[in-house]
Amino acid sequence: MDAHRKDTRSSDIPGLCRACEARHRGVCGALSASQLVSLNKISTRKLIGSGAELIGENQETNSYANIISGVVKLTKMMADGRQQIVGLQFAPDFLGRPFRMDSGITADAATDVNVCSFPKAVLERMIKETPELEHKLLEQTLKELDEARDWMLTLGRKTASEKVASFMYLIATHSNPEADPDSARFQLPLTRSDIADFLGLTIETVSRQLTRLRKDNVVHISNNRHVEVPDLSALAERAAL
Amino acid sequence: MDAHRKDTRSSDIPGLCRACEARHRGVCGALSASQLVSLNKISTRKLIGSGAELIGENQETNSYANIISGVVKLTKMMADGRQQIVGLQFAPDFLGRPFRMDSGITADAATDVNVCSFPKAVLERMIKETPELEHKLLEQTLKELDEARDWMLTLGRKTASEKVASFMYLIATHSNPEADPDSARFQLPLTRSDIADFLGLTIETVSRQLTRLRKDNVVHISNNRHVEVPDLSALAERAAL
DNA sequence: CGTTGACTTGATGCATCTCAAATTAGGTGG
DNA sequence: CCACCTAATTTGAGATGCATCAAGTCAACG
Repeated sequence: MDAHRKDTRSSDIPGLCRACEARHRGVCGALSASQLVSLNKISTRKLIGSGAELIGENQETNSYANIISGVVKLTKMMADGRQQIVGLQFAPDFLGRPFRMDSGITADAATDVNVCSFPKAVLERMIKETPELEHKLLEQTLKELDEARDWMLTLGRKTASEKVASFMYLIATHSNPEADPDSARFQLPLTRSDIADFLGLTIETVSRQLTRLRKDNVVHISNNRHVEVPDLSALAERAAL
Repeated sequence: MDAHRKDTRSSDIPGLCRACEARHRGVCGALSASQLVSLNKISTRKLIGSGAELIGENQETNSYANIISGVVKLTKMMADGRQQIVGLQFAPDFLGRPFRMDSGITADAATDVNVCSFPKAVLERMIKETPELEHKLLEQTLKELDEARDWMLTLGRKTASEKVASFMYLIATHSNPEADPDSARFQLPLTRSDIADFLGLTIETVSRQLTRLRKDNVVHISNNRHVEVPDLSALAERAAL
Protein backbone atom coordinates (compact mmCIF):
# COMPACT_ATOMS: atom_id res chain seq x y z
CA MET A 1 0.00 0.00 0.00
CA ASP A 2 3.05 2.24 0.21
CA ALA A 3 3.94 1.51 -3.38
CA HIS A 4 3.08 4.98 -4.55
CA ARG A 5 5.56 6.62 -2.22
CA LYS A 6 8.85 7.24 -3.95
CA ASP A 7 11.87 5.44 -2.78
CA THR A 8 10.19 3.19 -0.26
CA ARG A 9 10.34 -0.39 -1.43
CA SER A 10 9.91 -2.33 1.76
CA SER A 11 13.14 -4.23 1.18
CA ASP A 12 15.02 -0.96 1.65
CA ILE A 13 13.35 -0.10 4.93
CA PRO A 14 15.30 -0.91 8.08
CA GLY A 15 13.87 -3.93 9.88
CA LEU A 16 13.20 -2.09 13.08
CA CYS A 17 11.21 0.57 11.22
CA ARG A 18 9.13 -1.88 9.28
CA ALA A 19 6.73 -2.67 12.10
CA CYS A 20 6.94 0.76 13.71
CA GLU A 21 3.80 2.82 14.01
CA ALA A 22 5.81 6.03 13.69
CA ARG A 23 6.49 5.17 10.06
CA HIS A 24 2.77 5.00 9.32
CA ARG A 25 1.08 7.54 11.53
CA GLY A 26 4.09 9.34 13.04
CA VAL A 27 6.76 11.73 11.88
CA CYS A 28 8.88 9.06 10.19
CA GLY A 29 6.20 8.80 7.52
CA ALA A 30 7.79 11.85 5.95
CA LEU A 31 11.13 10.14 5.41
CA SER A 32 12.41 8.25 2.39
CA ALA A 33 13.87 4.78 2.72
CA SER A 34 17.40 6.12 2.52
CA GLN A 35 16.68 8.68 5.20
CA LEU A 36 15.18 5.97 7.37
CA VAL A 37 18.35 3.95 6.93
CA SER A 38 20.62 6.78 7.98
CA LEU A 39 18.39 7.78 10.89
CA ASN A 40 18.12 4.15 11.94
CA LYS A 41 21.90 3.76 12.07
CA ILE A 42 22.19 6.30 14.85
CA SER A 43 18.92 5.74 16.63
CA THR A 44 18.65 3.55 19.68
CA ARG A 45 15.74 1.65 21.18
CA LYS A 46 15.35 2.13 24.90
CA LEU A 47 13.06 0.70 27.52
CA ILE A 48 12.17 3.32 30.10
CA GLY A 49 10.84 1.91 33.34
CA SER A 50 7.59 3.19 34.74
CA GLY A 51 8.20 6.39 36.67
CA ALA A 52 11.55 7.23 35.07
CA GLU A 53 12.16 10.69 33.70
CA LEU A 54 12.48 11.13 29.94
CA ILE A 55 12.91 14.89 29.71
CA GLY A 56 13.50 17.13 32.66
CA GLU A 57 15.55 19.88 34.21
CA ASN A 58 18.68 17.83 34.19
CA GLN A 59 19.20 15.08 31.66
CA GLU A 60 18.89 14.00 28.07
CA THR A 61 18.12 17.37 26.58
CA ASN A 62 19.91 16.79 23.31
CA SER A 63 17.88 14.03 21.75
CA TYR A 64 14.42 13.47 20.34
CA ALA A 65 12.43 10.24 20.36
CA ASN A 66 9.38 8.46 19.06
CA ILE A 67 7.19 6.51 21.44
CA ILE A 68 7.01 2.88 20.36
CA SER A 69 4.77 1.72 23.17
CA GLY A 70 3.58 2.90 26.57
CA VAL A 71 2.25 6.16 27.92
CA VAL A 72 4.23 9.30 28.72
CA LYS A 73 2.92 12.06 30.98
CA LEU A 74 3.89 15.69 30.60
CA THR A 75 3.91 17.48 33.94
CA LYS A 76 4.16 21.06 35.09
CA MET A 77 5.09 21.85 38.65
CA MET A 78 4.76 24.97 40.79
CA ALA A 79 7.38 26.16 43.25
CA ASP A 80 5.33 24.92 46.21
CA GLY A 81 4.92 21.41 44.81
CA ARG A 82 1.45 21.59 43.29
CA GLN A 83 1.52 19.87 39.94
CA GLN A 84 -0.60 19.40 36.87
CA ILE A 85 -0.32 16.86 34.07
CA VAL A 86 -0.68 18.90 30.87
CA GLY A 87 -0.66 16.09 28.37
CA LEU A 88 -0.49 12.36 27.79
CA GLN A 89 1.38 10.90 24.85
CA PHE A 90 0.91 7.53 23.23
CA ALA A 91 2.60 5.67 20.39
CA PRO A 92 3.55 6.85 17.83
CA ASP A 93 3.84 10.38 19.20
CA PHE A 94 6.98 12.40 18.79
CA LEU A 95 8.73 13.37 22.02
CA GLY A 96 10.70 16.56 22.46
CA ARG A 97 10.35 20.22 21.76
CA PRO A 98 11.86 21.39 18.49
CA PHE A 99 13.85 24.65 18.55
CA ARG A 100 13.42 25.23 22.25
CA MET A 101 13.79 23.36 25.48
CA ASP A 102 12.80 25.49 28.42
CA SER A 103 9.04 25.28 28.68
CA GLY A 104 9.19 24.03 32.24
CA ILE A 105 7.71 20.68 31.38
CA THR A 106 9.00 17.31 32.48
CA ALA A 107 8.17 14.08 30.68
CA ASP A 108 7.92 10.90 32.72
CA ALA A 109 7.07 7.35 31.80
CA ALA A 110 3.59 6.66 33.20
CA THR A 111 3.93 3.00 32.24
CA ASP A 112 6.93 1.12 30.93
CA VAL A 113 7.78 2.92 27.72
CA ASN A 114 9.72 1.89 24.62
CA VAL A 115 11.22 4.74 22.67
CA CYS A 116 13.28 5.11 19.53
CA SER A 117 15.74 7.86 20.32
CA PHE A 118 18.05 9.87 18.06
CA PRO A 119 20.26 12.95 18.39
CA LYS A 120 18.70 16.36 18.09
CA ALA A 121 21.18 17.60 15.51
CA VAL A 122 20.49 14.79 13.05
CA LEU A 123 16.77 15.37 12.99
CA GLU A 124 17.18 19.10 12.70
CA ARG A 125 19.38 18.61 9.66
CA MET A 126 16.77 16.35 8.10
CA ILE A 127 14.10 18.95 8.76
CA LYS A 128 16.04 21.43 6.67
CA GLU A 129 16.30 18.91 3.84
CA THR A 130 12.75 17.61 4.03
CA PRO A 131 9.96 20.17 4.44
CA GLU A 132 7.52 17.27 4.66
CA LEU A 133 9.06 16.45 8.06
CA GLU A 134 8.31 19.89 9.39
CA HIS A 135 4.79 19.46 8.09
CA LYS A 136 4.38 16.28 10.14
CA LEU A 137 5.67 18.08 13.21
CA LEU A 138 3.20 20.89 12.61
CA GLU A 139 0.39 18.37 12.33
CA GLN A 140 1.31 16.68 15.59
CA THR A 141 1.69 20.04 17.31
CA LEU A 142 -1.73 21.15 16.08
CA LYS A 143 -3.19 17.88 17.35
CA GLU A 144 -1.60 18.44 20.76
CA LEU A 145 -2.90 22.00 20.80
CA ASP A 146 -6.44 20.76 20.12
CA GLU A 147 -6.12 18.20 22.88
CA ALA A 148 -4.74 20.77 25.31
CA ARG A 149 -7.66 23.09 24.61
CA ASP A 150 -10.19 20.30 24.97
CA TRP A 151 -8.68 19.59 28.34
CA MET A 152 -8.81 23.25 29.34
CA LEU A 153 -12.58 23.04 28.99
CA THR A 154 -12.55 19.95 31.18
CA LEU A 155 -10.35 21.58 33.82
CA GLY A 156 -12.17 24.88 33.90
CA ARG A 157 -15.80 23.99 33.52
CA LYS A 158 -16.58 20.37 34.37
CA THR A 159 -17.58 18.90 37.73
CA ALA A 160 -15.47 16.28 39.48
CA SER A 161 -17.62 13.42 38.22
CA GLU A 162 -17.60 14.74 34.67
CA LYS A 163 -13.84 15.11 34.89
CA VAL A 164 -13.31 11.51 35.97
CA ALA A 165 -15.68 10.24 33.30
CA SER A 166 -13.88 12.38 30.72
CA PHE A 167 -10.59 10.81 31.74
CA MET A 168 -11.92 7.28 31.51
CA TYR A 169 -13.39 8.07 28.13
CA LEU A 170 -10.09 9.51 26.92
CA ILE A 171 -8.15 6.42 27.93
CA ALA A 172 -10.82 4.08 26.60
CA THR A 173 -10.76 5.68 23.18
CA HIS A 174 -6.96 5.76 23.08
CA SER A 175 -6.38 2.16 24.05
CA ASN A 176 -9.00 0.61 21.85
CA PRO A 177 -7.26 -1.46 19.22
CA GLU A 178 -10.38 -3.47 18.59
CA ALA A 179 -12.76 -1.78 16.22
CA ASP A 180 -15.64 -2.03 18.66
CA PRO A 181 -16.94 1.51 19.03
CA ASP A 182 -19.43 0.59 21.75
CA SER A 183 -17.37 -1.03 24.48
CA ALA A 184 -13.78 -1.07 25.71
CA ARG A 185 -11.47 -3.01 27.99
CA PHE A 186 -8.06 -1.75 29.08
CA GLN A 187 -5.46 -1.26 31.79
CA LEU A 188 -5.36 2.18 33.38
CA PRO A 189 -1.94 3.66 32.53
CA LEU A 190 -2.09 6.09 35.47
CA THR A 191 -2.23 5.78 39.24
CA ARG A 192 -4.99 7.53 41.17
CA SER A 193 -2.48 10.19 42.06
CA ASP A 194 -1.63 10.77 38.39
CA ILE A 195 -5.30 10.91 37.50
CA ALA A 196 -5.83 13.53 40.19
CA ASP A 197 -2.94 15.58 38.81
CA PHE A 198 -4.38 15.30 35.32
CA LEU A 199 -7.86 16.40 36.43
CA GLY A 200 -6.96 19.07 38.95
CA LEU A 201 -8.53 17.08 41.79
CA THR A 202 -7.38 15.21 44.88
CA ILE A 203 -6.79 11.47 45.08
CA GLU A 204 -9.78 11.07 47.36
CA THR A 205 -12.20 12.80 45.02
CA VAL A 206 -11.00 10.69 42.10
CA SER A 207 -11.51 7.55 44.13
CA ARG A 208 -15.02 8.55 45.21
CA GLN A 209 -16.07 9.36 41.66
CA LEU A 210 -14.65 6.07 40.42
CA THR A 211 -16.63 4.09 42.95
CA ARG A 212 -19.71 6.01 41.89
CA LEU A 213 -19.12 5.07 38.25
CA ARG A 214 -18.60 1.49 39.41
CA LYS A 215 -21.77 1.41 41.51
CA ASP A 216 -23.77 2.81 38.59
CA ASN A 217 -22.38 0.05 36.37
CA VAL A 218 -20.88 2.50 33.92
CA VAL A 219 -17.49 0.85 34.42
CA HIS A 220 -16.25 -2.37 36.00
CA ILE A 221 -12.88 -2.22 37.73
CA SER A 222 -10.81 -5.16 38.94
CA ASN A 223 -7.39 -5.08 40.59
CA ASN A 224 -7.54 -1.28 40.70
CA ARG A 225 -6.24 -1.06 37.16
CA HIS A 226 -8.18 -3.33 34.84
CA VAL A 227 -11.23 -1.57 33.44
CA GLU A 228 -14.20 -2.66 31.39
CA VAL A 229 -16.61 -0.23 29.83
CA PRO A 230 -19.71 -2.07 28.61
CA ASP A 231 -21.25 1.00 26.98
CA LEU A 232 -19.02 3.83 25.84
CA SER A 233 -21.93 6.13 25.08
CA ALA A 234 -23.09 5.89 28.70
CA LEU A 235 -19.60 6.95 29.74
CA ALA A 236 -19.61 9.81 27.24
CA GLU A 237 -22.90 10.95 28.77
CA ARG A 238 -21.28 11.13 32.21
CA ALA A 239 -18.40 13.08 30.70
CA ALA A 240 -20.86 15.67 29.35
CA LEU A 241 -19.58 15.04 25.84
CA MET B 1 18.41 45.77 9.65
CA ASP B 2 16.66 43.55 7.11
CA ALA B 3 19.43 44.05 4.62
CA HIS B 4 20.68 40.52 4.86
CA ARG B 5 17.33 39.02 3.87
CA LYS B 6 17.20 38.36 0.15
CA ASP B 7 14.75 40.23 -1.96
CA THR B 8 13.45 42.63 0.66
CA ARG B 9 14.53 46.14 -0.15
CA SER B 10 11.99 48.24 1.69
CA SER B 11 11.03 50.09 -1.47
CA ASP B 12 9.61 46.81 -2.83
CA ILE B 13 7.46 46.14 0.23
CA PRO B 14 3.79 47.07 -0.02
CA GLY B 15 2.99 50.18 1.96
CA LEU B 16 0.45 48.49 4.16
CA CYS B 17 2.94 45.79 5.11
CA ARG B 18 5.72 48.21 5.93
CA ALA B 19 4.40 49.16 9.36
CA CYS B 20 2.79 45.80 10.07
CA GLU B 21 3.98 43.82 13.05
CA ALA B 22 3.21 40.56 11.23
CA ARG B 23 6.10 41.26 8.90
CA HIS B 24 8.52 41.48 11.79
CA ARG B 25 7.35 39.08 14.41
CA GLY B 26 4.53 37.25 12.56
CA VAL B 27 4.23 34.76 9.75
CA CYS B 28 4.76 37.32 6.99
CA GLY B 29 8.39 37.54 8.07
CA ALA B 30 8.91 34.38 6.05
CA LEU B 31 7.83 36.01 2.79
CA SER B 32 9.92 37.73 0.16
CA ALA B 33 9.02 41.19 -1.10
CA SER B 34 7.48 39.76 -4.25
CA GLN B 35 5.40 37.33 -2.23
CA LEU B 36 4.28 40.16 0.01
CA VAL B 37 3.20 42.09 -3.05
CA SER B 38 1.11 39.26 -4.45
CA LEU B 39 -0.40 38.43 -1.06
CA ASN B 40 -1.10 42.08 -0.46
CA LYS B 41 -3.01 42.40 -3.72
CA ILE B 42 -5.67 40.00 -2.57
CA SER B 43 -5.63 40.68 1.14
CA THR B 44 -8.13 43.00 2.76
CA ARG B 45 -8.01 45.03 5.95
CA LYS B 46 -11.10 44.69 8.07
CA LEU B 47 -12.26 46.27 11.29
CA ILE B 48 -14.14 43.76 13.39
CA GLY B 49 -16.31 45.32 16.05
CA SER B 50 -16.01 44.17 19.64
CA GLY B 51 -18.08 41.05 20.15
CA ALA B 52 -18.30 40.06 16.48
CA GLU B 53 -17.46 36.53 15.45
CA LEU B 54 -14.33 35.94 13.37
CA ILE B 55 -14.42 32.17 13.05
CA GLY B 56 -17.34 30.02 14.04
CA GLU B 57 -19.75 27.30 13.12
CA ASN B 58 -21.19 29.29 10.28
CA GLN B 59 -19.17 31.89 8.48
CA GLU B 60 -15.87 32.84 6.96
CA THR B 61 -14.25 29.44 7.05
CA ASN B 62 -12.24 29.90 3.87
CA SER B 63 -9.83 32.63 4.82
CA TYR B 64 -6.91 33.20 7.16
CA ALA B 65 -5.91 36.46 8.78
CA ASN B 66 -3.25 38.26 10.76
CA ILE B 67 -4.24 40.36 13.74
CA ILE B 68 -3.11 43.95 13.24
CA SER B 69 -4.48 45.28 16.50
CA GLY B 70 -6.90 44.26 19.22
CA VAL B 71 -7.52 41.07 21.16
CA VAL B 72 -9.25 37.91 19.93
CA LYS B 73 -10.67 35.29 22.30
CA LEU B 74 -10.88 31.61 21.40
CA THR B 75 -13.85 29.94 23.07
CA LYS B 76 -15.06 26.41 23.54
CA MET B 77 -18.66 25.74 24.49
CA MET B 78 -20.45 22.72 25.94
CA ALA B 79 -23.91 21.59 24.89
CA ASP B 80 -25.47 23.01 28.05
CA GLY B 81 -23.94 26.46 27.59
CA ARG B 82 -20.95 26.30 29.91
CA GLN B 83 -18.01 27.87 28.16
CA GLN B 84 -14.28 28.26 28.51
CA ILE B 85 -11.91 30.67 26.82
CA VAL B 86 -9.00 28.53 25.67
CA GLY B 87 -6.75 31.23 24.33
CA LEU B 88 -6.24 34.93 23.75
CA GLN B 89 -4.53 36.21 20.65
CA PHE B 90 -2.80 39.53 20.14
CA ALA B 91 -1.10 41.27 17.22
CA PRO B 92 0.67 39.97 15.21
CA ASP B 93 -0.75 36.49 15.75
CA PHE B 94 -1.95 34.39 12.87
CA LEU B 95 -5.65 33.50 12.94
CA GLY B 96 -7.07 30.29 11.55
CA ARG B 97 -6.37 26.62 11.68
CA PRO B 98 -4.25 25.28 8.83
CA PHE B 99 -5.35 21.99 7.25
CA ARG B 100 -8.42 21.56 9.42
CA MET B 101 -11.37 23.57 10.58
CA ASP B 102 -13.48 21.55 12.95
CA SER B 103 -11.89 21.85 16.34
CA GLY B 104 -15.06 23.21 17.90
CA ILE B 105 -13.53 26.56 18.64
CA THR B 106 -15.03 29.94 17.90
CA ALA B 107 -12.96 33.12 17.62
CA ASP B 108 -14.57 36.38 18.70
CA ALA B 109 -13.27 39.90 18.85
CA ALA B 110 -12.81 40.74 22.54
CA THR B 111 -12.06 44.34 21.64
CA ASP B 112 -12.31 46.12 18.30
CA VAL B 113 -9.94 44.17 16.09
CA ASN B 114 -8.13 45.04 12.88
CA VAL B 115 -7.20 42.08 10.73
CA CYS B 116 -5.45 41.54 7.44
CA SER B 117 -7.40 38.77 5.77
CA PHE B 118 -6.59 36.63 2.73
CA PRO B 119 -8.00 33.52 1.06
CA LYS B 120 -7.07 30.14 2.43
CA ALA B 121 -6.02 28.74 -0.94
CA VAL B 122 -3.46 31.46 -1.62
CA LEU B 123 -1.64 30.98 1.64
CA GLU B 124 -1.68 27.22 1.28
CA ARG B 125 -0.05 27.52 -2.12
CA MET B 126 2.61 29.79 -0.66
CA ILE B 127 3.26 27.28 2.10
CA LYS B 128 4.10 24.66 -0.52
CA GLU B 129 6.53 27.06 -2.18
CA THR B 130 8.09 28.44 0.99
CA PRO B 131 9.01 25.98 3.72
CA GLU B 132 10.03 28.91 5.85
CA LEU B 133 6.36 29.84 6.09
CA GLU B 134 5.46 26.48 7.52
CA HIS B 135 8.30 26.94 9.97
CA LYS B 136 6.78 30.20 11.16
CA LEU B 137 3.43 28.50 11.60
CA LEU B 138 5.08 25.73 13.59
CA GLU B 139 6.73 28.30 15.80
CA GLN B 140 3.46 30.09 16.50
CA THR B 141 1.70 26.79 17.13
CA LEU B 142 4.40 25.73 19.58
CA LYS B 143 4.07 29.07 21.33
CA GLU B 144 0.31 28.61 21.61
CA LEU B 145 0.81 25.09 22.91
CA ASP B 146 3.14 26.38 25.61
CA GLU B 147 0.63 29.03 26.57
CA ALA B 148 -2.22 26.52 26.65
CA ARG B 149 -0.25 24.25 28.95
CA ASP B 150 0.74 27.11 31.22
CA TRP B 151 -2.93 27.93 31.50
CA MET B 152 -3.84 24.32 32.25
CA LEU B 153 -1.70 24.60 35.37
CA THR B 154 -3.56 27.79 36.28
CA LEU B 155 -6.96 26.21 35.69
CA GLY B 156 -6.24 22.96 37.47
CA ARG B 157 -4.14 23.92 40.43
CA LYS B 158 -4.41 27.59 41.36
CA THR B 159 -6.81 29.22 43.81
CA ALA B 160 -9.29 31.86 42.68
CA SER B 161 -7.11 34.72 43.85
CA GLU B 162 -4.04 33.25 42.17
CA LYS B 163 -6.05 32.81 38.99
CA VAL B 164 -7.19 36.42 38.89
CA ALA B 165 -3.67 37.66 39.64
CA SER B 166 -2.35 35.37 36.89
CA PHE B 167 -4.78 36.88 34.44
CA MET B 168 -3.86 40.44 35.35
CA TYR B 169 -0.21 39.56 35.04
CA LEU B 170 -0.78 37.98 31.63
CA ILE B 171 -2.53 41.07 30.29
CA ALA B 172 -0.04 43.42 31.89
CA THR B 173 2.91 41.69 30.26
CA HIS B 174 1.15 41.52 26.87
CA SER B 175 0.10 45.15 26.70
CA ASN B 176 3.31 46.68 27.88
CA PRO B 177 4.80 48.61 25.00
CA GLU B 178 6.93 50.66 27.36
CA ALA B 179 10.11 48.94 28.35
CA ASP B 180 9.38 49.34 32.03
CA PRO B 181 9.59 45.86 33.50
CA ASP B 182 8.44 46.94 36.95
CA SER B 183 5.08 48.62 36.41
CA ALA B 184 2.27 48.62 33.85
CA ARG B 185 -0.78 50.60 32.84
CA PHE B 186 -3.39 49.30 30.42
CA GLN B 187 -7.03 48.83 29.46
CA LEU B 188 -8.56 45.44 30.27
CA PRO B 189 -9.50 43.85 26.95
CA LEU B 190 -12.05 41.53 28.59
CA THR B 191 -15.28 41.98 30.51
CA ARG B 192 -15.67 40.36 33.93
CA SER B 193 -17.70 37.66 32.26
CA ASP B 194 -14.92 36.94 29.78
CA ILE B 195 -12.37 36.87 32.58
CA ALA B 196 -14.53 34.37 34.44
CA ASP B 197 -14.76 32.20 31.33
CA PHE B 198 -11.00 32.38 30.93
CA LEU B 199 -10.31 31.42 34.53
CA GLY B 200 -13.00 28.81 35.07
CA LEU B 201 -14.68 30.94 37.73
CA THR B 202 -17.92 32.90 38.15
CA ILE B 203 -18.28 36.62 37.55
CA GLU B 204 -18.84 37.20 41.25
CA THR B 205 -15.66 35.45 42.32
CA VAL B 206 -13.63 37.42 39.77
CA SER B 207 -15.10 40.65 41.06
CA ARG B 208 -14.39 39.79 44.69
CA GLN B 209 -10.78 38.87 43.95
CA LEU B 210 -10.31 42.08 41.99
CA THR B 211 -11.55 44.21 44.84
CA ARG B 212 -9.18 42.32 47.10
CA LEU B 213 -6.25 43.11 44.81
CA ARG B 214 -7.44 46.72 44.76
CA LYS B 215 -7.76 46.97 48.54
CA ASP B 216 -4.28 45.51 48.95
CA ASN B 217 -2.93 48.14 46.53
CA VAL B 218 -1.55 45.56 44.15
CA VAL B 219 -3.60 47.15 41.36
CA HIS B 220 -5.50 50.38 40.89
CA ILE B 221 -8.65 50.19 38.79
CA SER B 222 -10.67 53.11 37.44
CA ASN B 223 -13.77 53.02 35.26
CA ASN B 224 -13.85 49.21 35.54
CA ARG B 225 -11.37 48.84 32.73
CA HIS B 226 -8.36 51.06 33.23
CA VAL B 227 -5.71 49.34 35.30
CA GLU B 228 -2.47 50.44 36.88
CA VAL B 229 0.01 48.00 38.35
CA PRO B 230 2.61 49.88 40.38
CA ASP B 231 4.71 46.79 41.08
CA LEU B 232 4.58 43.87 38.70
CA SER B 233 6.61 41.62 40.98
CA ALA B 234 3.99 42.02 43.72
CA LEU B 235 1.38 40.90 41.21
CA ALA B 236 3.52 37.95 40.14
CA GLU B 237 3.75 36.97 43.79
CA ARG B 238 -0.05 36.87 44.04
CA ALA B 239 -0.16 34.77 40.88
CA ALA B 240 2.14 32.19 42.49
CA LEU B 241 4.62 32.66 39.65
C1' DC C 1 2.85 -12.56 59.39
C1' DG C 2 4.17 -8.07 59.54
C1' DT C 3 5.26 -4.27 56.39
C1' DT C 4 4.62 -1.23 52.74
C1' DG C 5 2.27 1.39 49.24
C1' DA C 6 -1.98 2.15 46.70
C1' DC C 7 -6.53 2.78 47.23
C1' DT C 8 -11.09 3.50 49.66
C1' DT C 9 -14.16 5.42 52.98
C1' DG C 10 -15.75 8.65 56.53
C1' DA C 11 -16.29 13.18 59.01
C1' DT C 12 -15.58 17.96 58.86
C1' DG C 13 -14.27 22.60 57.02
C1' DC C 14 -13.71 25.93 53.67
C1' DA C 15 -13.51 28.07 49.03
C1' DT C 16 -16.26 28.88 45.60
C1' DC C 17 -20.94 28.84 43.59
C1' DT C 18 -25.67 30.31 43.70
C1' DC C 19 -29.24 33.40 44.34
C1' DA C 20 -30.54 38.06 45.20
C1' DA C 21 -30.11 42.90 45.70
C1' DA C 22 -27.59 47.24 45.52
C1' DT C 23 -24.41 50.22 43.03
C1' DT C 24 -22.09 52.09 39.16
C1' DA C 25 -21.09 53.13 34.29
C1' DG C 26 -22.51 54.34 29.73
C1' DG C 27 -25.70 55.75 26.50
C1' DT C 28 -29.88 58.39 24.76
C1' DG C 29 -33.10 61.88 24.35
C1' DG C 30 -34.79 65.93 26.22
C1' DC D 1 -26.25 69.34 31.62
C1' DC D 2 -29.76 66.42 33.44
C1' DA D 3 -33.13 62.42 33.89
C1' DC D 4 -33.67 58.09 32.52
C1' DC D 5 -32.56 53.43 31.05
C1' DT D 6 -30.01 49.37 30.48
C1' DA D 7 -26.09 46.55 31.05
C1' DA D 8 -22.07 45.73 33.79
C1' DT D 9 -20.17 45.32 38.10
C1' DT D 10 -20.09 44.94 43.06
C1' DT D 11 -21.65 43.26 47.41
C1' DG D 12 -24.11 40.22 50.60
C1' DA D 13 -26.05 35.84 52.65
C1' DG D 14 -26.53 31.13 52.29
C1' DA D 15 -25.78 26.52 50.05
C1' DT D 16 -22.64 23.00 48.33
C1' DG D 17 -18.93 20.57 46.10
C1' DC D 18 -14.57 19.48 46.75
C1' DA D 19 -10.46 19.52 49.90
C1' DT D 20 -8.56 18.22 54.11
C1' DC D 21 -7.63 15.29 57.81
C1' DA D 22 -7.88 10.77 59.56
C1' DA D 23 -8.86 5.78 59.57
C1' DG D 24 -9.54 1.72 57.46
C1' DT D 25 -9.03 -1.95 53.64
C1' DC D 26 -6.55 -4.50 50.37
C1' DA D 27 -2.90 -6.69 47.68
C1' DA D 28 1.97 -7.53 46.98
C1' DC D 29 6.07 -9.00 48.99
C1' DG D 30 9.87 -10.31 52.00
